[in-house]
Amino acid sequence: MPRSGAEARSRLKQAALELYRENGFDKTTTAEIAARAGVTERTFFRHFPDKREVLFDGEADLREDLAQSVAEAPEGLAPLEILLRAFKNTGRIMERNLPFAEPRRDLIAATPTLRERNLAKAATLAEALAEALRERGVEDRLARLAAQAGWATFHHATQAWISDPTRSLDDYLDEAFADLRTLGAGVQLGQ
Amino acid sequence: MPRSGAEARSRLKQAALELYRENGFDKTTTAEIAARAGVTERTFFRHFPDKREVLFDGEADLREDLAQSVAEAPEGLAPLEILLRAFKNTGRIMERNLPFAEPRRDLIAATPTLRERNLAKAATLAEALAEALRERGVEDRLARLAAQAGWATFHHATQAWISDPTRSLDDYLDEAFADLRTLGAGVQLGQ
DNA sequence: AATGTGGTGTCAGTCACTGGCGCAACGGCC
DNA sequence: GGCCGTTGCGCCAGTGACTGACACCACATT
Repeated sequence: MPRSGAEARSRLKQAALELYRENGFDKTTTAEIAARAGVTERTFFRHFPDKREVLFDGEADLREDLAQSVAEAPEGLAPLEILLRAFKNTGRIMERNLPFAEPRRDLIAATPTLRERNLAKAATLAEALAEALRERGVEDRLARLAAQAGWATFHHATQAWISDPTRSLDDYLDEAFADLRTLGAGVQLGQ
Repeated sequence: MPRSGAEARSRLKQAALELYRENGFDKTTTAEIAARAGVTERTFFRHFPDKREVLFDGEADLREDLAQSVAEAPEGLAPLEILLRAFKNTGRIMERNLPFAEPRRDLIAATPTLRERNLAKAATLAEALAEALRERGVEDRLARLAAQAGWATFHHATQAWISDPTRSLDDYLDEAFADLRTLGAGVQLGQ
């Protein structure tokens, strides 16, 4: 039916999200998704390695985008400032598929197995950020810590933004990172 | 065959770990595990909700133990000091099953799906720690940050200890937390 | 026209996991 | 002693995620 393959892939994503929302993730079969997309179940698995991955399709692109942003940041910035810049840059990508983001977020929050996958993606993403920081000369453990804390903060900001997109994502990012900095002071014990 | 149920459960854990090591996680079936343990496949699933969970059996106990340790810590300590104390306390539990820990660690590192589950466990554990800190009056986001950083540090220490158990776990913990404190200074940008 | 390539349909198969039923071993309780 | 509720288990039948192999068709290259 479709010629390019990209069309089928896109229809599969659409159909999957719809069905997951209508009936829940566990109660929708891959056969149903394929049927709604007008292809065979086998074709579904040619495009996505498993049932969950449909919801995490952009992740690899996002990761590369962020890593490149970190690499291209100007000299002399502190690690967290570098990350904040990178997040603001690639935030534009997210703004394009906001309508996709909200149901996706709720779905992940409601489905344990999707939360697991989400955590895994977050981990590889943080690892990529840490690697990018390391290549700029940031010391290993500092890079890891900054990447983890930075990603967690980014995640927090995007979640808030998805819930109330009237304010800009950049606003949420600035706010969240400001919080992170003041928290950084408190972490220094022993006080 | 067994009367108590606890025996079968224990044999299942043993058999699973052995087979996972011998043939890899993906290439061992639940039927094989059950057979080696002298029970039916069905019984395997009566004891464990899925194939992965066999390797994470102690986690709930560990979580409750840690939460209680946090709750019982003396007044006037900084969050990370509370956590360090808690980790040292429940570290005794780990010292009991060191021989179980090393193959388990390698297996998880080598198997993506087990890494996912491991991350999920870490997340719920960190969440439990954060909740325990909150109940002591620690502010919400500080509690979350401390719990995440603290758990990551604990994890790091245990991994190192498993690799070289000649030094005590407490030593590794002291060292790792000292690093975390000095890093805490660096996180405070913007320098 | 011949040839190659990428996306797909079809079919058969494995394996994780679930529900339901019946049985047998225990532990109280009279 | 006999009665009975509970618990752990075997057995069977079924669903659904995922895989490998093969054939087909549309399209581009030459």
